[in-house]
Amino acid sequence: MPSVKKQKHSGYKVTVLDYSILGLLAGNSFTGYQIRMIFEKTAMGSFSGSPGTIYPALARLEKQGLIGKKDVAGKNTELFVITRTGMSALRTWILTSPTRDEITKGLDALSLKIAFLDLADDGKKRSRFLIALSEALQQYISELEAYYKSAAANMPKGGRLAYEHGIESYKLTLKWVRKVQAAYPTKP
Amino acid sequence: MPSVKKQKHSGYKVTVLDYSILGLLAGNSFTGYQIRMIFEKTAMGSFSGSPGTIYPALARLEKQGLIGKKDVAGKNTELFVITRTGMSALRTWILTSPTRDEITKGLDALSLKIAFLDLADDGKKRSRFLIALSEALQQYISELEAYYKSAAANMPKGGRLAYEHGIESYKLTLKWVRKVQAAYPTKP
DNA sequence: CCAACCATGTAAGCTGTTACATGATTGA
DNA sequence: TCAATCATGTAACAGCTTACATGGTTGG
Repeated sequence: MPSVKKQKHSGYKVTVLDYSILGLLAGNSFTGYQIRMIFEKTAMGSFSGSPGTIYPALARLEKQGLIGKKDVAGKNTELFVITRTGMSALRTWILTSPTRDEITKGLDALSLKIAFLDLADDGKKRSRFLIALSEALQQYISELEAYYKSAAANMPKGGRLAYEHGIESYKLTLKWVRKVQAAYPTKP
Repeated sequence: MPSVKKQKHSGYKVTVLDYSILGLLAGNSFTGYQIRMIFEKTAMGSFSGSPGTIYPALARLEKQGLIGKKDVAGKNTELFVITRTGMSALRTWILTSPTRDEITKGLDALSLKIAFLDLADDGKKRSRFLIALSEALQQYISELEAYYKSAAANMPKGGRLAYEHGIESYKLTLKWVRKVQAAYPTKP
């Protein structure tokens, strides 16, 4: 097992929710309320969109300099805008090789990265990321299958069915990643 | 939208992690350490298996009377065993109609319910649960498709691909639930 | 005998959630 | 004018994670 980076509280950690917000702001400027409504009405990343979720996240992002506020003439509301730092942090995150956790604990983070993939315009890094992703998926599927083979006999019927479905889901995701690869070819 | 039960802290809430542990103990008795290892080595429900996760959960469950401790002769370890109350709480949970959250925010809880489905031996309730589940999935898929139709035009390519994959995943799950239904027929 | 594993726990921290507030603006 | 919606926040809380501790047991 490779050593995992362990750090207690090195200042700040940008969460998946934070990156979701950054990704939204990468395409447009929004008020906090508008962002809330997007999360509430469209099941974005499965976060709640309640004020207690969104506003603290916005405050976190602003403190880190990843987003800023902009007054809008006439209106007395403020728009949140992504900063250059924020944009580059987002791009870096999108193209960072998937972690073990991103593969094993739900694929939300990965879906999000791909949803925002157009923001990362470096074709080379992009295809490197996609290759790493499909390899990681393949490997994990092998692990799941190996375990299933060894343990299925002692599982109840429901357990087997659930496990099989887990494997099938990952296979579907792998097929999808290959489709994404085809949709973002490296320029020759 | 139907009203959602809102309660702040009515004593205790049994979490998905708690039910995972209950489900394990429904089939066997384990020491805390053994349970930890199961979570660590088999990605059960994607929880961590570290002591800080498992032991507090075991303490919670014991305080609620859902599990108990049993000395084992000779050895100086203690085994955790599920109580009658715990067993019935688990059965009730397994057969409770899926909530909106269980459908929208990851399908982990639902997979778990099906993994433990054999413990709920009431065939009638079981098929009622599975019917409710497939209907809820169908409905959610329709919602996703309707939204996609209206919003796809304004999405970047990656966004479309990610959203499509979300829908496909739910469709796969629905197909799976139908398979489960076939595997647990109501006795005529 | 010493390392590896078995075994159990606690402390601190962060994130996200719910619920509670408060006010401005708009439209019917 | 009065309700709905826009808009922003805070307080309390639960649950999971990481990291820190501490010992007993077993095998090479």
